[in-house]
Amino acid sequence: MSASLTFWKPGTVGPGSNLDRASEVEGNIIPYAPSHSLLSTQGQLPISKHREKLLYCVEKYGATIVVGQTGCGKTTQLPQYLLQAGWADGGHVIACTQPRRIAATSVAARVADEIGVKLGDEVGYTIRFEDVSSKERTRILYMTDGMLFRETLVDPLLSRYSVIMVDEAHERSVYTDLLLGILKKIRQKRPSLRIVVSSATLDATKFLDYFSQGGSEDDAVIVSLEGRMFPVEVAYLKEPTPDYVRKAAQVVWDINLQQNSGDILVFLTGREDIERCLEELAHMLPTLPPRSIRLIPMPLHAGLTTEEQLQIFQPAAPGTRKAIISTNIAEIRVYNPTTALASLATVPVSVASATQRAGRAGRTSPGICYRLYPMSVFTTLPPTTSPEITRTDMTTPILQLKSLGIDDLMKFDWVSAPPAETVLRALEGLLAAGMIDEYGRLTMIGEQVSECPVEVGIARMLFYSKDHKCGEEILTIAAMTAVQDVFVIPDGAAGALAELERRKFTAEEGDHFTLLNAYNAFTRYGRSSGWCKSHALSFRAMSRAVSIRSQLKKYMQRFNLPIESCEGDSKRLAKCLVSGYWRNGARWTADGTYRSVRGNMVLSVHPTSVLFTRKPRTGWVIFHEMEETKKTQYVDQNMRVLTITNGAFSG
DNA sequence: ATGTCAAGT
Repeated sequence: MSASLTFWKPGTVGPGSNLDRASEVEGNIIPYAPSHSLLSTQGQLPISKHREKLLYCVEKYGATIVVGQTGCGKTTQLPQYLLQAGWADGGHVIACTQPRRIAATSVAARVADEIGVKLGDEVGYTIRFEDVSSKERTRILYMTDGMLFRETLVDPLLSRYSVIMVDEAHERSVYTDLLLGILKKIRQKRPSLRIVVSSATLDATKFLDYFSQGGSEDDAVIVSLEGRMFPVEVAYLKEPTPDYVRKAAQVVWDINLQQNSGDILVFLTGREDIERCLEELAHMLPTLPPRSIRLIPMPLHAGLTTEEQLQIFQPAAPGTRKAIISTNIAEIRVYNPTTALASLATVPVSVASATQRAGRAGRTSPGICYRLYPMSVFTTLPPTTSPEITRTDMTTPILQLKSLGIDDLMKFDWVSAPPAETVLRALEGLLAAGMIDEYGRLTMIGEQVSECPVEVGIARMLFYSKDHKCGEEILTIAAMTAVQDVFVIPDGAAGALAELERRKFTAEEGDHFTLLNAYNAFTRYGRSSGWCKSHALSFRAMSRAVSIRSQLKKYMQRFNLPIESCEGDSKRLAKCLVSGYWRNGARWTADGTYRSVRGNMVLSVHPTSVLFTRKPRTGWVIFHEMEETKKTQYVDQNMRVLTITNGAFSG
């Protein structure tokens, strides 16, 4: 059924003119997969053929590694098979963890629907701030992996679970890795626990080796489910492109002109590229020939509201075609343990995720994948993306591991170990903060802080608010620092107006006080979204801050920390802030930059900080975080940009 | 005189 693909003949306008085909095909033009198949998990479920094999393996092996494409049905079906096979008998629970909240909730809803039960009864989900499950009735529980990891602090053997399925393990999020490490340990003490590790890529042997190591032959097995259902043709550029965003727009345009049906899904590295790609397409749209399919470009990234994100699932109207311009994780956070500096780096896609993405075009019909680089580049790509645990700050996770009784971190059986320097840096920080003693043992405050779902410094600040009698305000500041993008400042003329609104909250003392003002005003004016809109605030961010604040308040009450107001005494508040940020001090210099107290690094204030246009009265500031940015139009390349607040280093 | 962003508790 395939095709001579006329648009690829030399000399024609379009992707064909500069594309190399990976495979020759014959017949008519291959139709594109409709968008629901690109983005959702509907369609046939090849997993059903493997039902008996899977159940046999879970029964016999401690860890079953399941390899199958996203959408093959493992996430929704396997827990149901386990339920039918009796794994939830005797009050036991089958857990399925996801790296993202949206996945945990949407999958739970679908499975409840399939079984025909009310969500929250036999089938439920648990994510932060939302527990839609029943302690007595829930048999299949979907949850974020971070949530289950946290549960180990309360129940170290996770005794209510009979089977734990760690889904999307190939993504290697920090919590997935930590959870796998803990699960292996739990199995030594509780061999009846069964582990299912689900991976969409072939690097699953890594998990097999991990769970086989140090055990008997019955410890781990791989079950491979059927691969992609329809052929996906892969096309490459003949020459590398100097501007891949523009190229992406051109290819989208050419596909629209030359293909009769189906939607288009594009992966770019970040929000900025998405905006630019949409602009390019907007310029081209008026030149669309009459009677051709109407192209509807749609952005997709985490900065959108949930409603906006859900819109992409709506089928395109007749005569139209969606082009979804989406982010991926090509832009990853890297962390330098020597300088404790995090920055965002654009890295090449890995072979594993490029393969997985191509598979998305073949869910319900044959499809085509256009790679915007030459085939020769593909062979040089790294096989997989490095696990997050190898490139992130580990202070909080290590405190949590300590709390679980895992003291010797060098000997901990990591799936992938964090760099030794990262571990040392974390231990050093915990020691300085008084969370561990010189022997590496948890202190009393360390034990309590390990339970708090905020960064160590922020938690420390909450505990010290008792001494400064300002728990009320510190609670708010702690919650506000945990949400991002509080102020909404658009580009252009609207931005200038928004800037004026923001100034109404601005406090001379710095960003933390400004955030406090914004929060207090938000609650004073009835927590309305309309009020936020007219005051340049994000209603979503503010509402989240309210949730986080009430959660943190419960922790403070549990630890008998008083929630008193400082009654407008900003000095007291500033002193308390320093107790959390005492390691993040910087000194003003005459050229307008700062020098960090630790490391004497050159720092610049981020333009979103209220201190961007101010000189600190005392010459000293504390700051929330420092991060290396891409924009280096500063005096020299070593300049750091940071979010900063004027603290109380007056001394 | 100027602006990083995938995800989680």
